[in-house]
Amino acid sequence: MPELPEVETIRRDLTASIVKRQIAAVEILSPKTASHSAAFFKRELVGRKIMAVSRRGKLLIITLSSGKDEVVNSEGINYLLIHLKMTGQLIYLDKKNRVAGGHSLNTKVETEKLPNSHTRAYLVMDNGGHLYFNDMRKFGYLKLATKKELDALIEKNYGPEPLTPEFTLETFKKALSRTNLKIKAALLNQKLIAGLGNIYVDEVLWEARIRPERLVPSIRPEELKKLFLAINKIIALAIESRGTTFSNYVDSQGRSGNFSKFLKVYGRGGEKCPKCHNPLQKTKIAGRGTHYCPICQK
DNA sequence: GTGTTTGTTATCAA
DNA sequence: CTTGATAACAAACA
Repeated sequence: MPELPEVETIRRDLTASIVKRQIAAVEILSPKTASHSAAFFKRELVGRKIMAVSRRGKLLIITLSSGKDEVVNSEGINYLLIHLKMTGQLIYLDKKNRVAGGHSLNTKVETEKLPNSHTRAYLVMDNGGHLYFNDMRKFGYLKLATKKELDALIEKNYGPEPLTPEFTLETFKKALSRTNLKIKAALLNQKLIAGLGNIYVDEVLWEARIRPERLVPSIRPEELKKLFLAINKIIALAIESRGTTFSNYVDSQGRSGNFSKFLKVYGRGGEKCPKCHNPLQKTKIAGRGTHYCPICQK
């Protein structure tokens, strides 16, 4: 389940591996995964350069040059947007590792067998590197977009972005000020706060000692502050650890994230709370598996 | 065959 | 009109 820290890890790695490279070929293996036809993808992408890899929430944004030159034209398709949803993976193999099968890496993916049965599309770069988009459940997508479309999409769907200057205690409080949702549902809502998913919401609420079923208006200002600090702390720590692998996530080199061993509650229903040693509960809130400590969290 | 997993959106009710 | 609750999607696993 790639959330903000996992997508950020991939973004950073891809910045090193594909920025300033030219796209030599495009293959769309699963048409449903792509916003346009395979022919349109090839026509638009082949020959362009990757200018930047950025991110908004869980959305990966690849900025394209207008042609071979390092120019971003303001008209036409300027972006390749990639959303990994639940089981999406982006695996980059340079020419050497493709031939060697990636054996030198501590990899969870059998890179010598790429593309595999879950590969939905891939890009070939001018240096022989291949970027594979794998997605077992086919929820993820590749979308070509103009600047106008991207701006509208972000405006419509994404609230403040953690770890940026816009994410202050004030903007956090403001985002939550007009909702009566349960706090778990509110934190999962990308329009209120961008980037958190089921794992980090449970972790953040445990850290802030707040029960997931609490209604947002019932949360006191000092609790909101603890929650704000918990979001910043846990997201930063998870990025440092290159994300969490619970079932499916791997980084662009096919490796697991290291934050899994720091999870306090997610996936630990029935185990002891690390703080008070009473059993952790597992329930369903907002339609999602929810893990919390009934003693520590009020 | 049944239930469970989740990011996001569609659908419906209030 | 808005807000919120829930179903649906897809595919694999226990």
